[in-house]
Amino acid sequence: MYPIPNRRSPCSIVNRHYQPCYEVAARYPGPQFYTCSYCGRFLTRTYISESGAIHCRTHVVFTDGACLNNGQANPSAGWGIATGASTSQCYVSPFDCSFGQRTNQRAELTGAYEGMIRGLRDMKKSCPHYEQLHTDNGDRMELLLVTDSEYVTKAMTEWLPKWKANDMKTSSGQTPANLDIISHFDDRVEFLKKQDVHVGFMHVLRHRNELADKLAKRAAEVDRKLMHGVSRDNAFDKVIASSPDLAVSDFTSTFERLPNSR
Amino acid sequence: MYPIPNRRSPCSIVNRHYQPCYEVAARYPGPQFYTCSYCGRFLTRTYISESGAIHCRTHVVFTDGACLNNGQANPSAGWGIATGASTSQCYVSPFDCSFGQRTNQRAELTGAYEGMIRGLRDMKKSCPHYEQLHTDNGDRMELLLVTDSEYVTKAMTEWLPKWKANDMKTSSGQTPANLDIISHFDDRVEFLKKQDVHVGFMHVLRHRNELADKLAKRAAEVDRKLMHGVSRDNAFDKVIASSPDLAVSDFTSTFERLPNSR
RNA sequence: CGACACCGCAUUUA
DNA sequence: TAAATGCGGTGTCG
Repeated sequence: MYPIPNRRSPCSIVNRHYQPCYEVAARYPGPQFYTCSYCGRFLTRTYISESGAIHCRTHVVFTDGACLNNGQANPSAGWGIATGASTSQCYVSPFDCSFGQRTNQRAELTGAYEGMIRGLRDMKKSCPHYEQLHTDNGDRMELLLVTDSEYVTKAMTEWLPKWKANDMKTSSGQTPANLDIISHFDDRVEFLKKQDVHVGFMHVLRHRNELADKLAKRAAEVDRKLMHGVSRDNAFDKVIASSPDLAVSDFTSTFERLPNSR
Repeated sequence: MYPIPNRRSPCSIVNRHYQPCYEVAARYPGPQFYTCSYCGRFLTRTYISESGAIHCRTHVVFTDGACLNNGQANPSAGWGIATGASTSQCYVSPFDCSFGQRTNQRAELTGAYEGMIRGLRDMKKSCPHYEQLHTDNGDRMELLLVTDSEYVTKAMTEWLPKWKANDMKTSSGQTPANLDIISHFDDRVEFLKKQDVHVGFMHVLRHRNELADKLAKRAAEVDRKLMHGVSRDNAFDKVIASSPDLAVSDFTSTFERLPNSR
């Protein structure tokens, strides 16, 4: 499918997929998620150097979307992401109406997109342990977006290339849904790649994504309150009270300039 | 397409199609399905007599087939039919391997066929209301097979006559699929017609065939269990538990003598 | 190309 | 229990 890296390959994201180092995978089966004990950021064990030391370079962001009353009347939606273990590394946001229709899929896509934007911002902060960035391979940066949505992962890695080669039609001849978000997302990933920032996607089952799941649900509840006319401050009250240093993303400003959003 | 009956025609099945009485159709738009409040059998409002009374004579059987993993490895299939509203008027059966390849189309065809066989049996029972058969036109009997499979309906009414006139080839020159079932089915319909038992076909969309749909799905699940080596009693357990008086047809014995079955 | 089925997967909910 | 959001496929015919 995608090239098998060298045993000590310093790269773990290849063609938008996470490709663990051969030696690390042999020692630690399963997803190679790792929490930096100094800064709390989520990382992967990327490779093992000659000395035997584990080098962590790929940053991980857990992302999720939620949509209360999905498919019914009066849906409300939001997303939650976690770049690290502390609440200041968690972000929640309800949807803005400018995103158009609220559905679970649009919430999931937006969650992953915002995970990329804010994850990139966080990974540029230095860690007190290393007193440098967690990247130890020059300017190259790697960001792994974890989601429990197969839809997001496959859309961004498998389906969109096929749709492009098929006159932007799905296998059943329909125009793919949510192309506004997906295309914008795709453009951004390509743009970052040119700057040596490599974004990958990984699908996990829901119970492996608990933190982001809870954050997203809170965000959707805030959205519901806002739609019921509750003032913004009051709507966010419970979220802030339960996690005082939670980074509440007021609205997803990054996305407000999304063209053709509807 | 097919002849328009007299306004008070006592016949509603013409040339394998259901042809509602003009006056009934004017009064009750849509499919003329009707549940006898005494025996629970499904009927159609066939015609309105001089006195204004609605006469119900055509018996209706809802039929469906299901095939889990259709077109994939390890398919399992079954059919479900309903001649009336009570569970004792519902039948389910998993497929026997003697039916050859398990596909959705073979399941649909077999469901319709078995609907004819068992529907005919049930319609010969008297109704406590009429204290006679629901047929009030001498020996003539009418049985309408309802299916959500356009394939079944068209094969039995449109396509087979064309294939016969075309050296048993489809319009693309191929030999039609599932001819073993279709020909046997056709023979049976013709045979019954000579005994003044008229069988018709009606296509409805899937959501109008919910009962048979669920029965067929259960049957396919039983088939899956049997193929996984579950004992027959255990395989049927859940089906029987949820509907104690459900008429479980062990295997479709009517069909076992089907020639060239494969 | 169209139509009707039959599914499979993951998620979001009520 | 049951429904919606979305994708992928096969079975079949015209």
